[in-house]
Order: sequence, then structure tokens, then C-alpha cells
Amino acid sequence: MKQSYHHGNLKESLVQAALQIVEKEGWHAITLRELSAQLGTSRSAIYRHFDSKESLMQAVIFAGFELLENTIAPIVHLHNKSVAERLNLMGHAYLEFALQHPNIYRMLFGHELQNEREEQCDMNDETQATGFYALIKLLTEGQESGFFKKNDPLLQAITIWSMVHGIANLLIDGHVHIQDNIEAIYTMGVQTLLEGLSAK
Amino acid sequence: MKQSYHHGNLKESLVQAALQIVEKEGWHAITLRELSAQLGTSRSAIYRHFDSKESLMQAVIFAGFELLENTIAPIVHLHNKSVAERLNLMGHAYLEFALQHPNIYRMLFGHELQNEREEQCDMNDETQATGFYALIKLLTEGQESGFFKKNDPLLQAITIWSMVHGIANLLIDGHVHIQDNIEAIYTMGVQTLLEGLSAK
DNA sequence: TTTTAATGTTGACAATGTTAACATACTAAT
DNA sequence: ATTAGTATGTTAACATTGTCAACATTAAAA
Repeated sequence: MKQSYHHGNLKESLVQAALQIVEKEGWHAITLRELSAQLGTSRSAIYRHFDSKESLMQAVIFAGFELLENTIAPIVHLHNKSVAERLNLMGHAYLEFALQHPNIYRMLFGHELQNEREEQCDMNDETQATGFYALIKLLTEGQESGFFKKNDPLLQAITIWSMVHGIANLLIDGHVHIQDNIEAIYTMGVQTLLEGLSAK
Repeated sequence: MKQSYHHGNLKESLVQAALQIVEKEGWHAITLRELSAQLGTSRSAIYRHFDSKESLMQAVIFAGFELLENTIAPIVHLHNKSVAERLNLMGHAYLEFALQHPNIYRMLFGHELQNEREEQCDMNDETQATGFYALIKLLTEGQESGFFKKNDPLLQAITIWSMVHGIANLLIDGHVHIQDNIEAIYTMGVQTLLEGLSAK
């Protein structure tokens, strides 16, 4: 009978409950009415904490990026591993995140929430897009040590990201159905990024 | 005053009008009521031709894939060009399609219409996924002539598709903002697919 | 001509995000 | 401690959407 009139922690609870719905059913399944019901509040209590559903989604997106960052960031700092090895681990962790949390991944990188994402995050800010800028830094390091071709590291980073993002999307959106061969696809992608497809 | 009671060509008109809405505003903007209004029929006339909105979307998706096929297919048969050149042209045309018709591209490859897509198209059918199987055939040819590394051409095809699909998605979903450098990104992608990023 | 099938219309329903008007609880100043 | 003010929560209502049922009109078939 703790049904106090005030929830006490509604704002954060809304974000977390929403994030769980995203994880399970995708962000389209988020319904303000069901969300309220789940938390035992009324339909429009949310409007005391967020201007709109869009505004709530911004917070959910932010929480989602934190999950991704927490997966990737630790790998960057494994200074005992080689640049190549760290890149490989990053790519692997990134893909695994997409495959294990496809609905969150789609929320983070899909088109429909582009406005909400840009409102919340500035991807040109190095302190926010830490993963991408870590990738660039690793590539620069790798060039200096003679491991990678000398070239614009930004372009190289986009190329690598494209490959992994492409693999992730093709898999989670059902365009590629090679059972259990996900590892083979990833390996082929890495090998191609390093050595290319040309003979010799 | 040709306002005859029967439209005469409603089914096809619905698909075409819907496809135009997709092109301009994305498939989410499709509203059966507005669609009907546009065609001068009543809101539920559509149910004489399609079981549901989902069923209409299947037809729109099919029409969209035809557009893409018409862009790609001719290139496959340029037998006077080398395999490498044809692959390059295919990739370029594919990316250009995605950039010029982002909303159609998202409808065709996005996750939300996965059910509708699979209901309509069997991507494992060589006669339907002609582009993908043409890619595999080109790779097989290229391997035989010694241009490409000997390897599973299916995996190679997925790798190439991943790269182009990844570039397309990063660009049309606003994750990469390098003005006017789209060509540079594509070139870097192709070069990497061929030669890899490793030095030496 | 009559019957049947195809096609189109109108009215209604439930679900959703949102707002306005009202209610309750916590906080701070007197 | 009382009071005023603010933060938070509730209820009722609205417009929009896809969908269905019941009815209307035209075309095709017998």
C-alpha cells in the first residue's frame, strides 16, 4: 500500500522502462499509455517530466548510447594489445552489441529518430562520439607505426565503420541468412578490410 | 465531370500514389485516408483491392524493387567491360540509387517492413534477387580469371554488399556529414575492398 | 432481363499523443 | 506551525489513424 501520490523517481523510471521496451519489442512499441500503466501512474504524468514523446525518446537514446559506449570504451585502453588487435576487438564488440541488442542498435542509428538523436548528441564533438574518434586515433597510430597505408584517417575510419555497420544491418534486418556463419562473415570483412579482395 | 462511381484503375493508382509519397516523405507518411482523398475515392475503397495497409505496402515494396532492379540490371550485361569495371559501375549505381531515393531505399531494406518484404519476395530465389546473384556470378568469373582471391564468392558478395550498404546507410541516416566528399568515401571503399588498408 | 459479382460509400470503433482544467503533495518563507 | 508557492499527478476530451460492418452502385454473366 505504498501507493503514494508522488512516484518519487518517475523521470528516470520512465527512461529505464522505455529502454526495456525498446530492447524487447523495438522503440515503436513504446506507448505513453502503456508506459504509464506499467509504472502505475496516469497517462499524462509524463508531461511533467518531458515536453513530448519525442523529448522522452531523446533521453532513451542517450541511455542507449551509454550502453554502447560502455561496451566499446574499455577496449580502446588496452594498451598492452597491438593497434590491430584493439581494432579487431572493437569491431567484434560493436557487431556483437548490434546482434544482441538489435532494437537498441536500430534506435541509435536508424533514420526515424535522427532529429531526436541530433538534439541530444553532437557527433562532431570528440567527447561525445568517443568511439569514432578513438577509431581515428588508432588508425593514426597504426599509420605512424607503418601498419596501415598512409591516408586520411577520417576516410579510413568511415570505411571501417561502413563495413561493420553494413554487416550489422544486413544481419539484423534479415537480408543475410547464413545460419551460424556470422563469425565467418565478420572474419571475411576484417580480412578484406586489411588485405582486400584482389589476388596477389 | 468524369466522376464515375468506379475508378477503373484504383489498384495500380494506389500503388503508384503510395510510391510517390514514399519518395517524397517516406513510407511512414502513407495514410490510407489521405491516399484515398488524393485519388478522389473514399477512405475504405482500398479494402476492395488490398486486405490491409500491410498488403498494400507489399505491392509498393515490389514496385520499389523494380525501380532498383531497373537501375542495376543493365550494368550486369555490359559484356564489353571488364568484371572489375562492371562491379564498380554496379556499386556506384547502387549507392547513387540510395542517395537519390533514400526513402525508397529505406523502405526496401529497412527492418520495419521485413514481414511485408518476405511475404512479397524470396531473396533466396535467384530469379528475384537478380542483383545479388549477378554479383556472385561476377565474383566467380573474377576468381577464374585470376583477378580475385579464391574464396567463397557468397562471402565475398556479402562483404561487398555490406560495404556499400553501410556507406549508403551512414550517409542517408545522417551519421556522416562530409559535404561533397561522397565520391571520396566511395572511392576509398572500393580501394579498400580491392587492396585493403594494410601497408605493403 | 434478371441475377450475381465487383467496386465504392458512410458510420462507427478502439488506440494513440496531446492539451486543459483540476487535485494533491512537497518546500520554503513568514 | 501556517501559509503560499511549486512540483507532480489525474481526469476528461480531441483529432488522427486503420479497420470493419452495413449499405449503395455499377459491371458482368446467365
